[in-house]
Amino acid sequence: MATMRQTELRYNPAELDQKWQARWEATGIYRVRDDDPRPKWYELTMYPYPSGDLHIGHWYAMAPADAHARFRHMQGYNVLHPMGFDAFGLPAENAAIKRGIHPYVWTMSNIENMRRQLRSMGAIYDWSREIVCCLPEYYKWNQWLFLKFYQAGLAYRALAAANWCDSCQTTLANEQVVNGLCERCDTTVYRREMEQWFLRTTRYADKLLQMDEIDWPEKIKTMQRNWIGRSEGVQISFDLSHLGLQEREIATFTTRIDTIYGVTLMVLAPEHPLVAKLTTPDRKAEVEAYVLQARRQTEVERLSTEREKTGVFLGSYCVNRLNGERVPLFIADYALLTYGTGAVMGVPAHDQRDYDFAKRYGLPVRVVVASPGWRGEELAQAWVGPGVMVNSGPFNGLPSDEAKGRIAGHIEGGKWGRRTVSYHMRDWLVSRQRYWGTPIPVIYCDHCGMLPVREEDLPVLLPEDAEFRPTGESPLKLHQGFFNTTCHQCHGPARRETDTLDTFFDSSWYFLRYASPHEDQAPFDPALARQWCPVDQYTGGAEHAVMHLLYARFFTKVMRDLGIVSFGEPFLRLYNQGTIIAGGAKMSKSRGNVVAPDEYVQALGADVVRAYLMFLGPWEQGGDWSDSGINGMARWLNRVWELAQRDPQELDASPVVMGKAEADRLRIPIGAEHQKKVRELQRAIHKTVKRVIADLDRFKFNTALAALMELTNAMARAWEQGGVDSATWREGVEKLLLLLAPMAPHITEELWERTGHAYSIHQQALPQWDEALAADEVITLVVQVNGKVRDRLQVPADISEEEAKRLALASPRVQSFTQGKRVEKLVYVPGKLVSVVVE
RNA sequence: GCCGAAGUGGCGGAAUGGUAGACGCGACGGUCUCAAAAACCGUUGGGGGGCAACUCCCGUGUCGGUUCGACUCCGACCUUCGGCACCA
Repeated sequence: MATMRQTELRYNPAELDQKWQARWEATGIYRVRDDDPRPKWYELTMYPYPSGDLHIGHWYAMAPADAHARFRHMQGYNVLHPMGFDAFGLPAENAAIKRGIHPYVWTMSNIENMRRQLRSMGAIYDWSREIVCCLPEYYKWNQWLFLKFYQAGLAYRALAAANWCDSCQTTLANEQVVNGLCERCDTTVYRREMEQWFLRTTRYADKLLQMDEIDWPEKIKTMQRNWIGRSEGVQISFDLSHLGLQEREIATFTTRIDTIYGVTLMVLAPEHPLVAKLTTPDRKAEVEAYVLQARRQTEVERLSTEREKTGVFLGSYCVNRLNGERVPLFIADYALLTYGTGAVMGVPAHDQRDYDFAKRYGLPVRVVVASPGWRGEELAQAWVGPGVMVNSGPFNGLPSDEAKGRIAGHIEGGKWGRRTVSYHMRDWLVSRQRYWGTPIPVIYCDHCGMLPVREEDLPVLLPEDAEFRPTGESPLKLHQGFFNTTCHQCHGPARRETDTLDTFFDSSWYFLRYASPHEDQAPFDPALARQWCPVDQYTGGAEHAVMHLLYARFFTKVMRDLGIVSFGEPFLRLYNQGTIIAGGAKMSKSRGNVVAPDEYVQALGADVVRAYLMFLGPWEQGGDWSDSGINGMARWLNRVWELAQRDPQELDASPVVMGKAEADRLRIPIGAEHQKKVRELQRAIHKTVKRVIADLDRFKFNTALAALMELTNAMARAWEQGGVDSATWREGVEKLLLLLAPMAPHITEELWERTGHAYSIHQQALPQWDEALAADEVITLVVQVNGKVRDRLQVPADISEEEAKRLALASPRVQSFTQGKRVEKLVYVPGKLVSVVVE
């Protein structure tokens, strides 16, 4: 940045920023009042993790969100646009391990710094509502909510193969595993059998699929739908009674019950609990080797779709009750224990995976759904489409879609299974083996067993001193003062749960806390939550589609069912901004293209940085920062500065306007020239008001700013050409400032004052536009001949169709193309064009 | 592999069936200056014709289609970016 040639501003931006930020704070104009009679508008942007430095990405997310909130404010809403910090999490603890700073100290000093940086943005945040979720006043309510979930049977502890990140030394939720790698550090994730805490998100799968109430980008809704992955099918059991085991059958789930007569193998997940019992002695060694090898595989290896289908025969069989056939039992790692029942009925003819597996192990491929052209030949690949039933006993001849229902009914009648639904989504694993999070409020008593902490004993405080060395277990386990406790039931010795909660737990309900951030009897004041919530407009990055955004919806639905809130969706509208990059590439320290906003704010002022970020391009598509580009914004605000402060009296002295005054005095018709000029400027002003309001409403900051630039260009031209009067000019300046105020709050406040208006511009209503004044009196009528533009005619806006067609055909330029040709068709679009079609 | 979004001047982008390139950056020319910076004014998609006012042709990833008219709608393909990915 130091090397850039930079615009020299006519004003001192740093001074201006400081002056107004202090004034706003002193006069409390952004203090949000609960008793304000205006309609409420809750506009929230995702709160940041306190990394310690507010980078340009934060500015890109927050400055436009602030402008939009300010816009709603000027539209007459009582706006809540709060800010806080997502303050629990690993970086703080890692800093503690690396540099010996306590996570609390590290986090709070980062927050201190970021608060200062955030203030420099000049946003309307009401800092008295700030929330910091690593403070006991906040996390106490995490614990309280956890207990509610527990009592409702929605939080449970279970032994499960959890996702383990060796670098983070903790378990992860499924959503935090991306392609088998840890979402945070890209370390390979392993499966590890552990006792873990889960929230029953699956119980809410169907409710989470209902998205009619929410106005969200289709993309995010689709991602959530895919993540939940609902599929309807049939759970059907195969008979094992001939084996003389305690288990008399084995269940499997299928969405293709129409292919049941084509089952020629059964595949179990290697971890399936029946594997040992179903393995015959002669197959034992091979089976055990395969299970061991499968367990050793990482998620990445196991997820690779290119891999050959491998498996091992268990030596035993189950029986397909529909046709009494013996079906060989296999284990194969393409069967997942966590989906359906952990067992797959293999239909090689109609499932490509089963086909590959059958080919490899020489198993029969039996067609039961005939594709349209099938003549009984062998299949080169699985046929997965619909068709006519064959080789399927009583169902032969039916279309497969119809057979599905019939067969399902038949199975239910025989009590061999039932129609059911499976989901891709799993329960949310919320326990983490780390220190810097909310302690899970549970104790283990030798005598009484596992007990939730009593509500009156909350919060379970994080001990201030702890050994942060990562061991794979929570550092809290090593802290005797924390670990050892007393059972509130039998008063005997007990141990505390030492795992802490996933930080997504915090962000799943934080939006409710802003309604009453200092409430100490409940997570939030119910009346205030009802008043402010749900969030009317949420903004943030799309990367949280299946984590934060799904969890927050889950929480809200649970809280509604528990009677804690009265609505079922946390965020009514969602808007995802894109990502800001620099020089066409993602910003990163290694590339050396990281933009530090503070330097630009210092040199050019917050307004230039804010407005430039909004001007770069459509917010949802992200933008490419350029050092020279920002100068354009500085140059323009500089022009606004100068333009707004011109003395409009000078205009009245111009000859054209003088002529008007003279004409008035002499009571003769006023100067047509003057009238025309005034009308022109008026039209520009009113068109701009209309455009900018429409654009800001839809987050189109780039075109809103472009429209304002056009207005300043028109005003500068009008001034130069003369002929407009001071009143029209003043109207232009006033409306320009009001429309610009949400985006550039400091300079507009200063100019508002300097142009003789009362404090504060941010408490004014948005300007109105007059449709009649915005309307064109003369339009450009485009004339096309055979689709090509051949002439442009200036005509009155209210021209009749006949007149327009007559003028079009009379145009010499048009005639040079229609000469001697027959006009076949004339198309007229009012206010736009005449299209002439000739042979 | 499947799903979704996008592809427009030197660059960021505008226009969602009707004047393609608004607005801005950059570049070039000029004014001011001893000079430079800043500022201001002008030009700026490509090609052809004309001394000139001007005028014609081509042009929105590629190829087709619908239409009087397509950046915009439809079909196929290419590229880029996101998301999902053995889910039975």
